[in-house]
Amino acid sequence: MQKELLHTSALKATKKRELILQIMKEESRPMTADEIYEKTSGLLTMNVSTVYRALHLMTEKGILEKTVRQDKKAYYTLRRHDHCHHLVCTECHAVIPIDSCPLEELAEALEKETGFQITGHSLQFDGICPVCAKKASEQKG
Amino acid sequence: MQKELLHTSALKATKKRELILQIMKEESRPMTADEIYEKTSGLLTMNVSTVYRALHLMTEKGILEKTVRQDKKAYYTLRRHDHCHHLVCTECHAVIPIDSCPLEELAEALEKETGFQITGHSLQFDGICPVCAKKASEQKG
DNA sequence: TTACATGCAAATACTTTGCATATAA
DNA sequence: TTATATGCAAAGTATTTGCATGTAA
Repeated sequence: MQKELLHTSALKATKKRELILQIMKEESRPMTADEIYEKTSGLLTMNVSTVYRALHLMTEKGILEKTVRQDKKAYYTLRRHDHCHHLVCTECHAVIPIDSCPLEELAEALEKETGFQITGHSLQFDGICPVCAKKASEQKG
Repeated sequence: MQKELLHTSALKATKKRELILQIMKEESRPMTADEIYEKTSGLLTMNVSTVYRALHLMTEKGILEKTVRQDKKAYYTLRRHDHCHHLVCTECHAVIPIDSCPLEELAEALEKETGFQITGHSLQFDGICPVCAKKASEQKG
């Protein structure tokens, strides 16, 4: 339950925060502050800054994971133990989760090699999904 | 020479563009528009928007490579055939290039699996470099 | 000469922040 | 009751753009 999740992190369990978490759980994909904000409309009235503040705090507490993509927007996901990366269509922005992550291994090697204490990594593949590729070829011919 | 590089890409070889390329060659590390702009001061007077426009055009022509990092800034590097990724200190922003890239292989597998036509990927490791780690522990006691 | 480059200021887009008010604990 | 959450408007930051002028080819 969302309420417990918030309390455990010493955050007050407000209806707005619970709704944000519920939306993120239902969508279960990386979302921007604005996407979440849009989804709240009709359910609860809240200001965008409330969404931003909630996301920031929850990220700080480790409830969420934040990643900045090449479009310069911050994407948030519920933090899971089995973290994964994404394949993103540059046309329609479709997102496909990638289960395999070959980077933990590389990270360890790098720590030994450089003396860095590695705290995280970001990875994203960009490409064109089959649907958009088809559309593009139809337009040409 | 920078002049040829620009001409080959059908860009006029202005002194400002040549200077930008020269700076990037000398620094040979990923730089933001603003960092480049700072480096030009004293050498040539130019507006920040000139830097932004030059970087944008040169990226479009394939002379540069652009990557958006977690700090939401765009970093540019001279494009090389042997592309590589970076390990970045979250404290002092030191950058260590990583030679190995395990992703081409994964990208191919993903193309087969998802039907995406993969056009690129971005990868960055974040961590704390030995120098900053030492400073931090000294401050504690 | 002429298409392209540049300066300048204003506009954008996403995000953060100060302050007064409201609410969970 | 009291620390924390929220709304609102204003500010911040990186970047883009329109238009008049300047310059490489």
